[in-house]
Parts: sequence; C-alpha cells; structure tokens
Amino acid sequence: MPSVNLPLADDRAAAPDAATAALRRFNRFYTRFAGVLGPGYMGSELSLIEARILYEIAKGQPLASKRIVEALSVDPGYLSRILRRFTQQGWIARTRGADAREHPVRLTPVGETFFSELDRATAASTSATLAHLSRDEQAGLAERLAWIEARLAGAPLPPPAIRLWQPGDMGLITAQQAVYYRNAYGWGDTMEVLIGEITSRFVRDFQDRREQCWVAERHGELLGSVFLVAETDTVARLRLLYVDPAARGHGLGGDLVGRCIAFAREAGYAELVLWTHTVLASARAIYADHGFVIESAETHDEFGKPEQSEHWRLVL
Amino acid sequence: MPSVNLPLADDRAAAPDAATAALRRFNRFYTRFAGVLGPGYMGSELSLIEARILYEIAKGQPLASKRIVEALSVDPGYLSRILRRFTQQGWIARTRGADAREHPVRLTPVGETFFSELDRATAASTSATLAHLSRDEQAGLAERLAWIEARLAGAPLPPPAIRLWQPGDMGLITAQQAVYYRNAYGWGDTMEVLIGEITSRFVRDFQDRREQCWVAERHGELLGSVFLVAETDTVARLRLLYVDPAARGHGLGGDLVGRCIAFAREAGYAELVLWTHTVLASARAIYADHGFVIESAETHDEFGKPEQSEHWRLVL
DNA sequence: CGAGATAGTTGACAAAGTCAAATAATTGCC
DNA sequence: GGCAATTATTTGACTTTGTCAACTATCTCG
Repeated sequence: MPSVNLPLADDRAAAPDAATAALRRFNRFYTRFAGVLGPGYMGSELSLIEARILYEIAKGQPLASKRIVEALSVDPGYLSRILRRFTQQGWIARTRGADAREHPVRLTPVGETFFSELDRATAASTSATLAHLSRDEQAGLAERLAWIEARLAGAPLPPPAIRLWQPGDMGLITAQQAVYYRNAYGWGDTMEVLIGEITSRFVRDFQDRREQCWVAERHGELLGSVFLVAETDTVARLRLLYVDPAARGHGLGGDLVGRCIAFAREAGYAELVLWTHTVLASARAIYADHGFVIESAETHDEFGKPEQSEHWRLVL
Repeated sequence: MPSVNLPLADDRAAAPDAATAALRRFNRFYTRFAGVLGPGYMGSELSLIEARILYEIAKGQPLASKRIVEALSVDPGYLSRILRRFTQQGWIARTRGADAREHPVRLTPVGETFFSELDRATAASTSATLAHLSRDEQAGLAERLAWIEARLAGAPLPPPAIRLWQPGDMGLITAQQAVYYRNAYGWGDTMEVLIGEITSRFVRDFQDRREQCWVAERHGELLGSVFLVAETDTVARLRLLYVDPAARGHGLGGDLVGRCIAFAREAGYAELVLWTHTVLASARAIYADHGFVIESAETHDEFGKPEQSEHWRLVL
C-alpha cells in the first residue's frame, strides 16, 4: 500500500505549528482512548504497569530488574515490591545470574499460562476495537502507526526496501516526480505529462527480460524509483531516476542505478544511456560514480523554462 | 498531501491480526512516549490529570464538574478535591449555574495567566519533539494522526471535500483506479495504461473553461474523482468516475456527477456523453438518476477479458 | 585487599485514586 | 403543592500507587 508525500499549495498555508497542535490533540485523544483500555487492564486484576512489567519479563525471559527499570523507567523500589507480589502469585521465579548482584526473573509455568491468557485477552479486546474497520483500513492503520512511531521515536528508520514494480506504481511515481520537480525546479504541467507518458508506455510495451523498474519503499511510502528500458537491441536507457528528499544521503540512488547496470549486463546490452539535466547535481554524481560519461549536452525548453540537458553513456 | 490506499499482493499475505499487533505495539510505544511528557507535566507542578482538568475548564469556561467527569472519566470525589486545590491556588472560582445543584467553575484572571503559560510551555515542549522532523514530515504526521483518531474514535468521518484537480492528482487517480479495477474485476495492465493515457492527455490538452476534473479528498486521502472533457464544440464527455469503496453509499458519486452536469451546462454544451460498463452497477445507477440514458452497447476485449460496455447520453 | 560502584531491597512516607454515605437541589408524579 | 426519586457535588475513610533515601550484598579495578 505505497503512498507518496505530496506537499500541496493549501498545506503550505497552514499555520507553522499545525503539527504541534495536531500532536497535542492526538495526545489528549489517545490518553483517553488508551486510558479506556487501561486502568484495571483489560478486566484483569493487573494495572497497566504491572501488565507492562509482565510483558517485559515474558519477552526477555531471564531478565534482571535493572532491565525492566530501564525499559519502563519505573522506580526500582516499586518494581521490587511488584516483583515480590508476582512471586507470591507464583507467576515468576528469581534465578541467579552470572553477576550475583542480579536476581533475574523468569516466568514459571503458571506464569506462562497466566501471561498467555492475558495476552490473548488483550489481543481480543484490541481486535474488537478494530472490528468496525475494513481490511484496507486496518492495513492503513498499521502502516500509519508504524510511520508515526518511527518519526516520534526519532529512531533510525529502517533502510527502504527495493522491489520490482507492480500495478499501481506507475501513477504514484508520476505523481511524486511531477510534484517534486514542480516544487523544486518550477517545471510545469508538461513535466507531469511527459512522465505520465513514459510510465504509461513502459507498462504498455513492457518486455519482461529486457526491461525493468525498481521501486524503493518504506512503511508503505514510495521513496525512490528507476526505469531501465530497451532503446535498441544493444542499447538500454535508464530513465526517471528519483530519490525522495527524505531518503537521500543513504546511497539509495546508487543502489537503484547499480541494479539497472547489473540487469543491463545480465540482459546482454552493450551500453546504457541516459538523459538528465545539469541542475540535478546529486543524480549526476551518482552517474559519474558508476562510470557514466557525458556524450553531449543541449538546452531545451520542454519543461516550461530553459534547461541544460545532458546525454550520458556507459559502455557495459 | 493526498495519498491513495492501494492494497497490494504482499499485504494480503500479512497475518489477519497484523493490525491488532500493530495497535498493541503502538500502545506500548505511545504510553512510554507520552509518559515521558507526562508525570510531572512539562516541568509544571501539575500532574497529567490536573493539567487535563485545567485544560477542560479553560476550554469550556463556566463548566460544571459533571462535564469534566464525563469528558475525562475521573472520579467525582477526586475531582472535587482537585478543584478545591485549584480554588485555593486562586486559579478557579465557583459560580452559580441555572441549576443550583451545579457549581460551575471558571478561570480567574490568575488562572488564565497560569493556564496560558502552561499551555505555551506544553506547546513548546511538543514542538521541540517535532523539531527534528522536516516540514513535509510534520504535515504528514498531522494528517496521519487525524486519520487514526477518526478511525479509532469510531466517530463519524467528516464528508470528503470536493475540490478541483491540482498537479500530482493525475498519477494518484491513475494508480488508484488501476489497482481497484484489477482487484475488483481482474482488468489487467492495459487498464492502467488506458487510464494513464486519459489522465495524461487531460493535463496536456486542458482547456480551462471547457474541461475540468473534480477530486474528493479526506484526511489527505483520495476518495473519488471525475473528469469532464470536451468531445466536440457541443458535446462533453464524462470520464473516469470513481468513488473509493471506503466512501461509497454517501452520495459522493452523485455529487461528482452533479458537478459535471452543472459545469457542462455553464460551459454551454448541448449534451453530455459517457462510456461505462455493465458490471459497474453503482455507477450506472448514478447516471440513470441524473437523467442519462443508454444509447448503445457493445462487447469489447480491451481490458484483458471480454466486457459489455455501454454508451450513455444526457441532453442538457 | 579495600574503596567505590552497582543491583536490588526495605522502611517511611506522600500522592493518587476509590467508594459509599451525606448534603443540597431538582424533577416527576400524583 | 408535596413527596419520592433523581442528580450534582462533597466528605470521610479508606486502598493503591509511587517516591526517596538508607541499607545489604556483590562486583570492579587498582
């Protein structure tokens, strides 16, 4: 379910701290929403923290208190008492760690049973919340949650996955690049038409063994793409290389070009050509890195304003 | 920043309760994330609940305890004590309501000052969390939060907004319809090409006064679209009417067709024609409702399998 | 070996939250 | 109009939750 990020005119008019307001609003909403699920966790006798602690133990198995304190930022003294209660319930047992200061805990069989029941009940309750959503909406929800978590956590994002094209990709690619080149370089509607024609033609004339399109995707978001099309029997053309600004600087463009070159060699082409523009500095750097050289240059006016374009070639 | 929901092959392979797992995971993440902001709210002396109560009062001004209890599901006794503390602090004053059982509270000037400082501090802190995100990411975040809140709250979704097309829409429309017709009717790649060509041509030959495209959008999601293009001087053609399954049954398709008809009349066309398929029952119903009648029908094989198609006409 | 750090526990509290009974006002019903 | 039932809020008497600092048992490093 890939989507593309298209900043549009009306978004720009929005207040600069609209995002702040949105997050605060969501915060209010979610504390209430989760709070409904929360106190007296899922009808069990556990409080939310206790449930979280049990979850950490179940996940980490022989787990020192210290780890729980770190993971949940709970007071060590408080934790100690909770763990004693768990022990009295027969859910956990203390073990000896390599370091004898630690008294790692693990679930007893009774604890395993209790936890798995709790887990199942929680899942069922969450699932019920989601029951009124359609399959597509559920998938959309999961994707959005992952996206949000990644950004808010400030955690390093996973590298985008590169895959072959599939139906639906062409339109997204067209939209993404058209909007990007409009915003970044002021290239007009003709650009959108041009890209649309290239992608349409690609699907129409697609030759399995001699042509290909690669797409980079992360959390359902399109982050880059490149096309390799047959020009003649011996010449292949690389087209529409694109890397989203959000994904630049991690070698994604190079990866995509690398795939093209490898594929072109496999397919038995003698050379690989491409057409690009002088303003597209980072793309040019990638081409140069991979051994492409400029054959010729010319200025044209197809994008609504004059641009210097260049023809590059790589002998395979 | 519209996006489209494209259910793809690999998504279908995902476990049926992937969404449940995702929500539970997010729950764990967000309680921790919000918890960081939470206890000892934003460095103020208030707890999270106290801050929320103050927020409700500031928002609702003369506000009966009862309302707060409802909004926040806090214990009335507990609230009573908190309100007494607020009164002692000089932040709020009790008033008499029309119903003398109620003792609505409102902020004193001191309270107003205190609240606005707290509010500013909270906003600043939230804003700081968002500082490492780009403009686009912030906008994307806000949209996703709103989307999620709407689904999880189970609140009635706002009706989609209908607007005129803008750059980038064409690709999204193409992708959306291509994927939909593939999944729902098994129409193949030619369909994607066909739609892509129609949308490309629309942008290329766009005539401001005689042609138009309307797009329905909600929370950044494309939910429907329709095109009106000039066929001859006196005949206009309605093309590519589409309403997302998620938005059906609320008259959106009718609205879109209505806009086309109104525009066609304005623009001075004598008639409006369209081409559709017998399997597209709901679209056909809309056309019939708006006075279109079938002129002719034929079977063709352009979509990868034989389909019965129909030509409809409306005299304006 | 011994000083200083680390993991966990305990005692003594403070804060947060709950529940039922009490109070004051209102509504509905004859 | 009067009285029982209901509603909004408060209060007392609790329990639970959470905090902080002191304490014990180990470990680490020179």
